Amino acid sequence: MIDFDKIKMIYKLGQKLTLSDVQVLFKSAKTKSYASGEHLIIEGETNRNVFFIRKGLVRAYKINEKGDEITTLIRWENKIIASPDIILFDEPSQLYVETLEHTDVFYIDYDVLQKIISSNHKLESNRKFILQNVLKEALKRIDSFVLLTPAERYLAFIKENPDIVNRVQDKYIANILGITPVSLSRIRKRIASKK
Amino acid sequence: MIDFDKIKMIYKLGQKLTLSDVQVLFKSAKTKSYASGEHLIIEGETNRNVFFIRKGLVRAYKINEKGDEITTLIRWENKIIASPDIILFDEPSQLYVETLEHTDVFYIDYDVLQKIISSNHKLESNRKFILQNVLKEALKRIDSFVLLTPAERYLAFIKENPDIVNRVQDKYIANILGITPVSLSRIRKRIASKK
DNA sequence: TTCATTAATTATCTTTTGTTAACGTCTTCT
DNA sequence: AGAAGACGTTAACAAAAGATAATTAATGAA
Repeated sequence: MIDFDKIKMIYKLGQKLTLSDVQVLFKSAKTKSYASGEHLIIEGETNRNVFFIRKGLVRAYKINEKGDEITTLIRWENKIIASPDIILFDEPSQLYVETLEHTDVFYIDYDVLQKIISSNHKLESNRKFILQNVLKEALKRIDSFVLLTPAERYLAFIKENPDIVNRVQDKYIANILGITPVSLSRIRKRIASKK
Repeated sequence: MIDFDKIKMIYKLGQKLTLSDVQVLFKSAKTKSYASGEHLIIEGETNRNVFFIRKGLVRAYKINEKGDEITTLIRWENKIIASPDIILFDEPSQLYVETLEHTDVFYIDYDVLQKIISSNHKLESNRKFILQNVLKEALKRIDSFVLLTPAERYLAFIKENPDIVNRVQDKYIANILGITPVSLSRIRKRIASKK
C-alpha cells in the first residue's frame, strides 16, 4: 500500500488532488521488485523510465576519471528516481542506480507519463511543482557546498535525514558530501569529542 | 537591440518560436538601467520580478554565518536572473543581486509572465525547457562539487566561461567554486607552473 | 557458528586549504 | 597628481583533507 499522505507532503501536491487522480498514474505503471545490489539504471542506457520507490532504498552513482564509483544521491520510500540525462536531456544515462536494500518500485515510461499528466488538469498543475521541488533540492545542495564547511554539511545532512543515516553506509554519505570516507570518519570523531 | 539568435541558442527555444512570439513578452516588460554596484534584488524582498539582462553583468550573493558575502552565481547578457526564494518558494529573498557593470534589463512580474506564457501555446511549450535548463545547470554544478577537485573545478569553469573570466574578479569566482580567493590564487600558480 | 568480506576507524605522511597579514599593483575619487 | 581603497599575490602557520595501509568491527554467506 502506498502512503498517499506522505506522497502529498513530499511533493506538496495540491489538496484538490485526490487519491483517485494519482491512481490513474499508478494504473498505467508497472511494478517490479529488486534484490539488494541490483541495478534500476545503468550507464549508457536510454530506457525512459521514471521509478517511484514504494519500498526500499537506492543510490545513484557515477564513475569518475580514476574509475571510482562516486555516489551522488540516495533515494528511498515515496521518492522518484530517474536519469536526468535520459529524461531531461535525451542522452544516454551517465548515471547508475543501484538498490541498497530489497526495493519495490512502480515504473512508467516518461513519455506515457507526460501524456497522462497532460490529459488530467489536476495532475498537470502539479507537474510543475514536482519539477520545482527537484530544483529546490538542487539549489539547496549547491548552497551547502558554497556556504558550508564539510563538517557543517555533514551536520546539516544528518539533521535533514535523521532516519536515513542509519540505513546507508558512511562511504556513500561521504561521497554525497564531496569528501572521502576517511575524512568523514575524522569529522565524526571531531564532532563527538566536542560534545 | 536583442540578439534573438543568441537567446534561441541559450534557451534552446524551438525553431517554431519566432521573434514576434518573444516580442509579446518584451512588450509587457519594463526596462531599467543600473549603474555598477546597484542592487536588482536585496535580501528580504518579495517583489516577484524576473530580470532579463540585455547588457551588463550581475552577481548573486548570500551572507554566511560569519557575515561574509558569498557569491553564488554570476549572470550576464541574454540570461535571466530572479530570486528562487521568491519565484519558486514564495518566500522573502535570501539572495542579493548586485550589478558588477552598468546593466540594462527587461523585467516583468513573474505572475504576469506566467499568464502571458499560458496564453501563447508556443511560449508554453518552451517554458518547461527554460526550467529544465536551469535544472541542468544546477545538476551539473552539483556533479562538479562531488566529482572534481577545486583545481579541476576551476579549469572546467574557465573552459565553459572563457569570456566571463576576464570580466569578473577572482574573489567572486573563488566563492562560486567553493574555495577562498587565496586558495584560488595558489591553484592558478600551480597550474601555471605545470605548463 | 565460523570463515571470508566489507566497512569504519585509526595511524602516518603528504598535499591542500583556511586564516591572517604583508606587499605591490591597479583603480577610483577628490 | 595624490591619497585612499580594493584586489591579487605571496608568506607563514595551523587546520583539515587526500592517500595509503594497518587494525578493528561488522556483515554475510557457507
